[in-house]
Amino acid sequence: MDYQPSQIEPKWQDEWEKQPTPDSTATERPKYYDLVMFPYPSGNLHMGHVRNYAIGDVIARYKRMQGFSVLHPIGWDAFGMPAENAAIKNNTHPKPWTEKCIERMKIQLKRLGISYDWDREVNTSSEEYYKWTQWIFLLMLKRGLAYRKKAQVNWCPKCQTVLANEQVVKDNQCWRCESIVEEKELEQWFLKITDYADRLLTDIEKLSGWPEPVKIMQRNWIGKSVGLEVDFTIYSPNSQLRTPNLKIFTTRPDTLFGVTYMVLAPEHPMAIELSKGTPQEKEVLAYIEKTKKESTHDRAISNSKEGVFTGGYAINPANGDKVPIWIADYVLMGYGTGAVMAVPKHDERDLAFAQQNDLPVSDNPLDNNIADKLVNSGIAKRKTNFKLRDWLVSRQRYWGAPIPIIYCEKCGAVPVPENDLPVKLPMDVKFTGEGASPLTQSKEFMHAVCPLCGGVGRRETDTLDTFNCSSWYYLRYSDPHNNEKPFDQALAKKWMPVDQYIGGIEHAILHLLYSRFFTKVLFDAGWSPTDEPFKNLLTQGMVVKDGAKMSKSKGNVVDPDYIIEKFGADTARLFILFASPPEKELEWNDQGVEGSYRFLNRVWRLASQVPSSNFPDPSNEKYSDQIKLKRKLHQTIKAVTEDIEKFSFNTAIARLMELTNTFYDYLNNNSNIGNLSLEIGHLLQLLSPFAPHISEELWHQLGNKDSILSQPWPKYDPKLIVEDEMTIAIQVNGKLRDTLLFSSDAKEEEIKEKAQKTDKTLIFTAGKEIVKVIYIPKKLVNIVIK
RNA sequence: GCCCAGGUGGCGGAAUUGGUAGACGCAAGGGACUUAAAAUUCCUCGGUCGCAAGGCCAUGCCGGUUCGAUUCCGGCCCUGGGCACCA
Repeated sequence: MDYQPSQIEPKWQDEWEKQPTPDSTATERPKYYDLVMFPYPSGNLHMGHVRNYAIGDVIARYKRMQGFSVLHPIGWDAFGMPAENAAIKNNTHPKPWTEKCIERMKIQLKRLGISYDWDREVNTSSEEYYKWTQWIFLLMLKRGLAYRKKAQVNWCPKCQTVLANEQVVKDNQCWRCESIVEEKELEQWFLKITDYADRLLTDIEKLSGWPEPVKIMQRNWIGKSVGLEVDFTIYSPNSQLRTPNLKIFTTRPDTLFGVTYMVLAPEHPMAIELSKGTPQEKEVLAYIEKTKKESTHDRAISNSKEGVFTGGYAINPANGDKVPIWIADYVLMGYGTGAVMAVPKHDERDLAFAQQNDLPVSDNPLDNNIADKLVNSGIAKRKTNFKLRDWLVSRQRYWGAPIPIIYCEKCGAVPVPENDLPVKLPMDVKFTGEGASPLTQSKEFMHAVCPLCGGVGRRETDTLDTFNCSSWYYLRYSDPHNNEKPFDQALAKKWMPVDQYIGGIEHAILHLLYSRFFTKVLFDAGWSPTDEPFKNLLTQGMVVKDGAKMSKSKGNVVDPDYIIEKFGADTARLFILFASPPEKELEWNDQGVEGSYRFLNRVWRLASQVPSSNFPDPSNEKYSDQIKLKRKLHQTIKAVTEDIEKFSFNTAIARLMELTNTFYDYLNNNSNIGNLSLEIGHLLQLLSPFAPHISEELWHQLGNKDSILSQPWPKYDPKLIVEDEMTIAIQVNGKLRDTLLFSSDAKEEEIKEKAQKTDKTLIFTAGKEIVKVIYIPKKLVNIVIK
């Protein structure tokens, strides 16, 4: 019978569904929480998903065979813009659209043979789920971590909503639609992630199982600077200043003696005051007007060192020097105090500014004691600043969890009582794409009673950023159907933290930082058993074709369904795991897919054609071949196990190919081959995490009754992997000149001696003095000559 | 500009703590089988010189350490990613 994936794959998928693995319900085994980033239900699985889930499934299946009780769940990050846009486009509602997409993708996932625990499936857009997303928001509010403020915010004109700082990606673009982000002043809800800045930073140290680049990115994003806030006394012609002092922040108080001028951000409240009544007043006002028209982003990238003198001066508390105060747009109002002391000698930007505006550069030496002096005399205080900003979570969109707040004329912003959760999304809404958020159309939704005074209230019409939903889903998986609380603490304690998290690098900051924040808040509130959610993190690389990320617009998309139909899920999975190490970019190659298919065919023929005659007599001349085959098998068990442990799936598969080749060599060279079903069974076990269907099928063809999934992971016999011969490289002055074969127990003296006497080495050593002979056990001899 | 990651055959990629560079696969070329093709199978496959044995060169470039460097150190070049005047 030929290898026909289209026959055997559905068969085993049905079979596995009928007999679910003991998995997450098996309490007597050690736990292992294997998590892949849940997908947005766009309706179509793409190769990036396949890669993500194939990796997750290898780990799940491997860990199960190793005896772990594995939690391997899946769900849907189902709120968000695309569903709403589709609703507008098709004149429908996001809910049915999303449900349809989920159904489609579920079928695709099952076709891939990924072993999920479907009983734990979650959907963030379901009322049962978003009830708790809202509950967590109220918890934040209770703990003083949610607040409303008017601020300059990022506005995406296409998505018609505000964005968090983390969602504005390179070149000032919206993370989702790539539109250029605008600035708007709006009153919005924020989560006080800055309260956790220090812990989010220091706890990065605990994340020994995270890739270094992700940790560095998070560190930089949090951006901690330790320094001093120093008061400079102001000397100005304007006698009616509201404060006599100018506060600046510096990380380099030791350079205080080198200060030659000061700079304020144009938005600094002192800027206009200082120039009042001076000849510079007009110029200052003009400059402020000019910078108002520029966006923060343009200011940041312009690198311009333009500025104007305010007419005011400051007295340097370190040495009494009187230095001019300027304004310039390279100083940002949003960081520190919006004012800086300028030390051209020690700061590139200050130097560039000084040169452009003819300001002096001072040679005064550094002073390491000045900080202490100023702090002790009350002129300065120690200060730590962060780049991290609070998380703006309001979204002016329909398809998200409504922010559970009611506005009352008398009582202000009042939280919806817990018993009234969830605040449900209304269904009497039309999706036209016109006007404000669709939620404002629903009378039923808008109308609310103030929970405090019973008066007429108005509901908050913004919804929560969908990153709120995905910031705690891994906790929900531990207890996905609980209607009394977000999850049971004991169950969370059983499963958390996630032992292995797998997903794309694009979430290095966004989702991974928000999730860490949520976990810490829930930990502080006594809910989460851990203060870090993900013990180990694997960031998988992108799937590209012809050097570009697969996308419809580029026309280089390969449809997983097509590959599954043509070659089977096993081939798709195997190729994706074999073509590249998981953290690297993967170049799609149609011919490479065929290569993986060929390999599975070779395994198929090997296992389905193996005769089961008796073992040959030990005296048989080919007995040594059998020893070699066994040795190769055990070496492969060892190597594949070690490779999977370090996620080197590509080399693990290479080892399986080598083993298969060794089987064929053996078959070709021996007429009396003996019974190999045990050995081939081991090969199938090793292959099963990567290509589960074919392994299961052939396993049964070999006469096994139980599922291959229930088999323990093969163990190697240390005695069997030992080679009886070794090839020793012979070098002269580090250059390879010859190789010699020795029995494994050959003594160093014998090896060194023989190495010096081979025909080839003699050619190179003739007439030269041998200085020394170096022997590296089991590897090489290097003869050093002069 | 700063911070990461990475540069190995025609391609994807392998190489324990420094120890035979190129595992495994793809592509390519040649042979077998076949009426033919597909499938399968066998051989060759970094460059260069050589009839051959073999030599020389080769892991982005230039140096260094070492008996020995893809691996360690210093300096450059290039590619990808992140941050973007954070005082």
